[in-house]
Amino acid sequence: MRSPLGSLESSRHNACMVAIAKTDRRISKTRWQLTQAFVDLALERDYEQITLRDLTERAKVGYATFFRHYPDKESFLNAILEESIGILIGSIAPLSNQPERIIRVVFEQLTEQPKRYQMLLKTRHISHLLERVLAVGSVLFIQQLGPHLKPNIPPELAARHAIGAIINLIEWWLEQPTRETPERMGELINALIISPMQQ
Amino acid sequence: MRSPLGSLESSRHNACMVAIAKTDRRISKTRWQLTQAFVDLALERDYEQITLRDLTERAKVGYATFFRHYPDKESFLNAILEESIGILIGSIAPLSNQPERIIRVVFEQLTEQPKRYQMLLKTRHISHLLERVLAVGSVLFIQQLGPHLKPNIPPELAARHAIGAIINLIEWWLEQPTRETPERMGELINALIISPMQQ
DNA sequence: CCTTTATGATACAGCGTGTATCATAAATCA
DNA sequence: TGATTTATGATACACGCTGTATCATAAAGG
Repeated sequence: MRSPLGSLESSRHNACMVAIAKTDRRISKTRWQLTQAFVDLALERDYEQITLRDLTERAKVGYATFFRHYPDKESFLNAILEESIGILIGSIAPLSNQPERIIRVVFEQLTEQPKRYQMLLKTRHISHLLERVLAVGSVLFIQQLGPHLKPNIPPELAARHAIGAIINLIEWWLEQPTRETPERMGELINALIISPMQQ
Repeated sequence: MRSPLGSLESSRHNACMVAIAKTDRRISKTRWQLTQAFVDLALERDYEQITLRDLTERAKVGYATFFRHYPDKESFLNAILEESIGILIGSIAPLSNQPERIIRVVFEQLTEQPKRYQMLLKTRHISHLLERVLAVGSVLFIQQLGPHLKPNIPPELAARHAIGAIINLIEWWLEQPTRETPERMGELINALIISPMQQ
């Protein structure tokens, strides 16, 4: 009764908008409302300016209810990040042998929930997004491009530069009122970031 | 007596470690202590976890004294950013006709106060560092490189990519225990970022 | 329909913020 | 150096937010 589910599990839920079957519908609804409200608030003001009172009011949820799902604001943000990364990993996992398609699929995912990803990028230092994406992406990156890197570029630098620069371009892309197509972004990323480090 | 100097002026002070002659030495000392304490704290923990009580205690300054200099924590961070940007602008201004030397001089400046710049990079979303650097740098960038850009790359995208990617590399570089030389970083930035967008 | 469980509302302690005040110490200036 | 000005330290205070606890209620699942 205190907590609907252990807080350690909070990152495993709602992989899609519709909850996993076994989850109480009230839980899914509450978390969905909190998430949507947080995305909206995070795009309106800075992270520190969002109080949990604002959040729960906007989400039309009781104040105490928040703490039944997440221990604090930062854990909440982290749960959203982990969920989103899980979705991205799931969408690119089947493409590990077709690296040139990964970028396009990622941008297609971004298109489905642009505001959520804008929020994650805006709060990247609180959620430690870069570190998290590096942990997932640098292995993949070095596997695919390590053997083809120019010899005088250290692989860790290359991975950091590539992933950081791609995240920057994503942030820019999400801000544009009229966005380039995923295919075009793939070309730009290849021309500006990937090719220059290949020999 | 309430405030040593109007809060609007707080961004114009201590352009160097030694205060401008007319400034009361106590003011310089207090601000210097606060800044050093904040740099240390910001590298130890996340920005939100730094309370002004921590800060003033670490700085060995009375709690209320902080508010005589800055209205709040964010304004304080912003004053440090503006001061630092002022120093950087001052050091590269005489080189506007030698763009290839700008990168090297910037890295030499970073070397003088690495922890301060690490702090600014770690708190970039709170201080809006990227937007601030873009405001200063994109004009310079487009002046220098605009005419030589590949035709299919929008100049705003180019500026955003270049400056964002350079900031990423600076962040990486500052984290390294043994750092590449400024000259080498200039070469890397040219090879990885600048050249690929030139025609 | 009955049992289980998530929710809403409310009260509460603890803590950090920002302001106000006063005596003191240290600066400037003559 | 001495007189005046001014920044500081210490303290008290109201205010808002966090995180916890509790109880009645509503809504879910079986």
